[in-house]
Amino acid sequence: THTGSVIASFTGDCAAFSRDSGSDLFLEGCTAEQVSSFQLASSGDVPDLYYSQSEESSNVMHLPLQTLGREAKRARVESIIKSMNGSEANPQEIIPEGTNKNTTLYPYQMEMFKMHQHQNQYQRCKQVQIKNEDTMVKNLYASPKLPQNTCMDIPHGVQQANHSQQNAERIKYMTDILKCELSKALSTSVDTIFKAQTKQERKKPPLYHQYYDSSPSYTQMTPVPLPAFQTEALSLVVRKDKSVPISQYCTGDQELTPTKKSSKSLQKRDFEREQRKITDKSWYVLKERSKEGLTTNHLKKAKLMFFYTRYPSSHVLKMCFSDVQFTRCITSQLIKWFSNFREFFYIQMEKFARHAVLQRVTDAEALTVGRESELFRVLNLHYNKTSDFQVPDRFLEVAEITLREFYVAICLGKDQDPAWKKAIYRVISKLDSDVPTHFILT
DNA sequence: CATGTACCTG
DNA sequence: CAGGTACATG
Repeated sequence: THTGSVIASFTGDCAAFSRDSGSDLFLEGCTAEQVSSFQLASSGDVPDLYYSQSEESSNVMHLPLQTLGREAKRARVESIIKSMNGSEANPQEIIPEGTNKNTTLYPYQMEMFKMHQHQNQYQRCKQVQIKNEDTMVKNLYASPKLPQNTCMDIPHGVQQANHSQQNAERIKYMTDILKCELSKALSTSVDTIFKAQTKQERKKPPLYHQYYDSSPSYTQMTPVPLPAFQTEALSLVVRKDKSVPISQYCTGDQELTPTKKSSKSLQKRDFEREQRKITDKSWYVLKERSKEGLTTNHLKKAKLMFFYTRYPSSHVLKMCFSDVQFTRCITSQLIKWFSNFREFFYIQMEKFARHAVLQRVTDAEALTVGRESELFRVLNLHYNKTSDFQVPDRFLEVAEITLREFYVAICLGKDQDPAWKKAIYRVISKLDSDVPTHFILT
């Protein structure tokens, strides 16, 4: 027998954590060797190796496969994004007049560029009368910079022939403007979300721990006063380029930056990152408010919500995703998402807790989860890949509590009980915060 | 029976 | 992350 089969016999009996504990019988037929080999398998240093992996699949054997898996995953995600955005997912290679060759423009810039192109074109033609004036469009775009109805540059003969072409171009121009305006308006609303969050972070004092009543081996955590406001992490405060108000760098992000890098390449890296964010944002914006089902942006939002609530109620889900038709399928998909989020969260917690045990960490108090910690980095990467969201302090507290719960349980040997996680889940499920109001759609 | 949760798998 | 399974709950 290998550990896989041992674990398999346990599954289903840890299901709902509201169920009473005391299922010693499930250890029947499980030898001490099996239990310990299970523990060894669980405590591997290799990321993503699930603890129920069978013995045959050693950690060493898994490394290359993992790498391949990540690459495949990455490729998959990229292709999905591409398919959602059409050609706009990739920066477009164009050569605008008066600029360097092979300048790479991203969708947002592309729109702007097209707009300028059209504006120039139409200002050159401002003397020619165009028949069948579209009064509605005229009213909508009664901006002084918009094309006038005359164009002296074009000879009379050509004028008639070019008429339909001009109209087509006008329509295209309007479409571009519309796109641009829509994009701007929506990005403003997205910015509002992040700004609102920032304000709330600023207003709210850190939450203190009033919930600890049944901690087995460590005392109530002392609330540590946090700095009033993490100005460094908030680009809203320090940012110079106002065109990218969404970005809020986390301190954890810095960890990813190699220490030895020329300032030039750093600048380039920052520039590229900003570009990526612009792309992300326009894509985020354009796909929002879709009524056809859950989009990638809904997933992104759900992940951010996880920072506040690990066990969202259906009601909360409905409030936050009211822009989609709530069929049974959609509901269960959302629930499934959060289930997957929790799974990842708890797996990480267990992994890091076991690691701490192996490192002979003396007591639970020594285990902390700061923004600079590896655990936070992993979590942030999963739920907030672009690091453009300021993770609430409360989430770090919850992570720390979870980590300590796992650590203590493992130290006390509770993990030999197949239902040992149930108690932890019960504790963590009580630590949900309210989702900030800006997540709720009206 | 419908819903929610955990676990496993691909 | 989604599909499937087992189980609990109302």
